[in-house]
Amino acid sequence: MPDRVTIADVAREAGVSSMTVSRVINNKDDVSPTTRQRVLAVVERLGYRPSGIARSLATRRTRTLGLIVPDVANPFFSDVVRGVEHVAYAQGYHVFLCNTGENPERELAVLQSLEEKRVDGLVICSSRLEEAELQAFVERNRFTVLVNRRLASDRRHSVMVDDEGGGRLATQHLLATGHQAIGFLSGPPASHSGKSRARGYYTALETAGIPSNPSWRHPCAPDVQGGQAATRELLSAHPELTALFCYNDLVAVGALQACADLGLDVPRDVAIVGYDDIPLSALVTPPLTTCRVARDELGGRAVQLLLENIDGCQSGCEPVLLQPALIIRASAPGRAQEESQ
Amino acid sequence: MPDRVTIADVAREAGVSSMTVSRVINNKDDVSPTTRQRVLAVVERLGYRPSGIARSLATRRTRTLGLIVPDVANPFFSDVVRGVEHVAYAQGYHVFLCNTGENPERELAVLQSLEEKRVDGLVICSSRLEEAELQAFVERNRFTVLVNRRLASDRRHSVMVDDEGGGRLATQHLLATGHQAIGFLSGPPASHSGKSRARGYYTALETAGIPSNPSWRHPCAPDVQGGQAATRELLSAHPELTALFCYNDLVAVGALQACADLGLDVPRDVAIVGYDDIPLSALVTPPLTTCRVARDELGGRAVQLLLENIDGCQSGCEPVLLQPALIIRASAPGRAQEESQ
DNA sequence: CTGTTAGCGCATTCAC
DNA sequence: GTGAATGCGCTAACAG
Repeated sequence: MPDRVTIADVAREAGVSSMTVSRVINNKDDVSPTTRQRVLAVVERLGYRPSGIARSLATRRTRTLGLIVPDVANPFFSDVVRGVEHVAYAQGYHVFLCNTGENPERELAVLQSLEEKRVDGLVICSSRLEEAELQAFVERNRFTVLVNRRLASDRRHSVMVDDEGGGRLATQHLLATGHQAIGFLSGPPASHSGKSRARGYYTALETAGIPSNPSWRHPCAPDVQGGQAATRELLSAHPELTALFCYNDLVAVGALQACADLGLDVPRDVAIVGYDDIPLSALVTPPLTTCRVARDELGGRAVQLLLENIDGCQSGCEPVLLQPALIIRASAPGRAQEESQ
Repeated sequence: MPDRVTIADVAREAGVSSMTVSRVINNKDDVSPTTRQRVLAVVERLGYRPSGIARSLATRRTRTLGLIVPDVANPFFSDVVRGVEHVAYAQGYHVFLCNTGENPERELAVLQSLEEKRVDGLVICSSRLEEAELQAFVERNRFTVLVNRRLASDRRHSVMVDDEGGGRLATQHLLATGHQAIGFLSGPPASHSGKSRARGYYTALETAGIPSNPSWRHPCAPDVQGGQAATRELLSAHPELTALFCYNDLVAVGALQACADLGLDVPRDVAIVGYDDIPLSALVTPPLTTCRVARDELGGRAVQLLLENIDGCQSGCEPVLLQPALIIRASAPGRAQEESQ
């Protein structure tokens, strides 16, 4: 492969200094139109592509962001990733995508490697790191935005879903449609969003004057199998339950399957509410009632906040709290649908 | 933010030259154990992180790959992305993720920007570029691997699914279970994999001695709505059809819904076969018979091939052709299941 | 085993 | 408007 053409090659061919070429490719306005045209022609003819590496070394900016997610193949995060990439690209940034597989050690390793890549900023989704570790990192590198996680010391750099509100919304819907014994499949014990949703769940019960039973809450892996297993256990231990609020839609699908296995009709015997509104939830039978989270927006807003921070944070720079919306489908119908059955 | 600590800082503190520090952090073996320990201690104390940018400029390698997909949020590609990231990371590479939204202009722009990032190699999935454009790029930059696309001039740099084989497999299954009038929802007209599957479909019909009817093939958008709309049109125009082979699982789900709308039972009135075996396909009602494609592996193999190319391509460097596997579920049951109904 | 010299390809800061 | 000198932080190729 022949050596890449450099700014010096272009300069020589165009009969100018490399400084002038630099001005042209950076769209500085203090270059005469004729010179500019001449340089541009040579750039075109030689197929010159400025080296982002050399530029970054000189300017100390890479126009590169890091994005850390537990798993891109999880439909929740793949949407977040899309939102991040979209906004970043529109602003001229590229993004390094890193999976952690929910593994804190890997997350730490990734953080370090991204530091070496000299990314201008970082979006970390659902970090599994300890508060102290995360805090230490954020302090060393101010340009970090957390998605679905916040630091006690600093909430300015977070983009969150109001999971407590979502938990309340879901639970209130079940209460309003006549349920009293409502189970909660709460997801991974370490999950911060799971804890928030639990708060919403308990708050709703309390407000309604329903005594909450701690053993109605059951943790589970955040996937279909997890939901299926947990539902089987929870329902056999607590046959009094008439409704389940699930950590996410995959768990809810698992619950659906477990109910089918147990010969229970959804929603007649057990009503089910999911969380996230991934595409799947409208397509299973029955379609899932769920809390819709704007995942693209979550990613997009995270990048916006990040870039505001990077660019000086004059205005805005406010933390973001997105509200989930209740989407009512057949797995936990509203009053009207219920009557029409 | 204080200035980052550089190799010179470490060298000064450790009382050695920066060359020695360089050797230590690169694990060269010609450094005395004592010196190494001393340097390492300083590195640790100062929290030194070598600049990948400066390294890249000096070594002309970035240990960075570009990955271009139409859409990360598409479950097919999100799995491919995971496979790519996993293998790349294991080999010490980072990956820039870029979405094109199926837009060729954007794809071209992304290609250029990735060139400026000086990525060591590129994985391009389902490129929508013209043969000539793609070829020109590949020639300029040898380190490119195509997923699900190949160049007439050069098949060595492709990782493909045997879509013709998959189309044959699916169609043969339907033929073997008694269907003769089999429709084909063929996806986007421009799709290369759609064309390959069509070849398999026609081959299977021909081999079975069934006259194929060109109007049984109907293009569609590669998503649920596309499948739904196309099914409605195709089945109303051709009520003689007793089976549908679908471009992918999302299209098949759309077909499922259209059948439900039309009051047709699946599989009794119409049997349906999808493609890809995304997680969704096992969860809809009825579960989909489909051709499973190992998507993680597709991504992983692409990176392997790419790195083999980069590292000199002594051995191996063979093109890859992955075989899909027929997964039989209720939407198009096999003989045994059919009888037991 | 360790240090010196040079340069990777650009942009910044000054001159002119 | 344009150019020359200098440095970004690191490693390659030598020399010792």
